[in-house]
Amino acid sequence: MSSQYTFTGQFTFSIDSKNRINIPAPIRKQFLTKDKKTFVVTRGIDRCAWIYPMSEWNLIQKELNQLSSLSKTNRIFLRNHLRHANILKFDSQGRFVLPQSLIDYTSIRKDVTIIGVLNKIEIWNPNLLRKIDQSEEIDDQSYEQLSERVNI
Amino acid sequence: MSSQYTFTGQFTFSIDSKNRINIPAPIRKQFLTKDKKTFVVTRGIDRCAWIYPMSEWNLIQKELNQLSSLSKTNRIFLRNHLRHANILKFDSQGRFVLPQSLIDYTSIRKDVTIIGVLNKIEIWNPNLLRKIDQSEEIDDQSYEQLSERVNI
DNA sequence: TAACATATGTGGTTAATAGTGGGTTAATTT
DNA sequence: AAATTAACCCACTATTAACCACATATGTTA
Repeated sequence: MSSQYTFTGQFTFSIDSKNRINIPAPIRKQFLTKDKKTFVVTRGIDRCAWIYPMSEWNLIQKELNQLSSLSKTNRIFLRNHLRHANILKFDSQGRFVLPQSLIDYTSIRKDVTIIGVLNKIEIWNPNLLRKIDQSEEIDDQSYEQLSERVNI
Repeated sequence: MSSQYTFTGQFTFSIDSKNRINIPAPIRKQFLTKDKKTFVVTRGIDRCAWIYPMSEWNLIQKELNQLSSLSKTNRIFLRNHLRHANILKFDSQGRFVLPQSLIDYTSIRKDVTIIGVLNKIEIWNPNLLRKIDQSEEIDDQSYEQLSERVNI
């Protein structure tokens, strides 16, 4: 079963003294009622945090369930992805508190950039995102490979 | 029949003078009423202790029953996992006492890190977990292999 | 275009919960 | 019987989550 979400857009907000971050209204509005404002934040690759609406996360969990912990690679992978995953809800104002471990990981300080990436939302330190944007370009060969899988 | 539990998150607490360890509230809340606060602690692979809610343990036992003791690996595996398995309950404050044999095995002293890993909970000496985290990285090839099974 | 209404981002306060410590009695074990 | 262990209870404190409040921005209507 495929994703029901298609988040887009970029927003920059501030994180307050209680580590609360506001979910941009356009993104918040997309949350399906069945997810009841519940979502999962976890470590992303590239020093950002990933947010999945609960129903999306459930799909991922199903796949993770197939991996046996007797395999070493699986064990490490499962541990490191699951232990940083926090199930959260956003409050009546549409905010959530970012766990300290993820603040450290993303080195978020005062400002936060939130971007929609299809079925997930990414939370960034604005400076880091800018840096990555400049340094990491996709070479032609990789684009060729992508072209075989994605018809854009 | 597949798992009914999906534990996540990481928590660091202290173990008290009576060897009691607090189960983090988010994890505790997930315990189904049918399990009545009952669970099994046993040796994990990698110098940690594994906790399974009782109903999960029953599922595992069924699988273990499939393993013939004619195989040496099976024999050792079964022995080590079963003889260190203790059936426990947590008290009215949500704590349990970690058996001495597992304290020794995990070399837990003052602090404990508890992490949720899908159908089980892992109990760690924080320093050991940190060490593993740094030393055992997943190489690119393994990630590629995983990517074919898990769409994250 | 001005006035009004609604929505959105941000800040602080209070009330509930969670983690921790210890004590008392009951049950085992030695 | 003494000693150790387990179950149960009570209590303190720090953290967290629910609640209220407000200003700016956005949109709508007269």
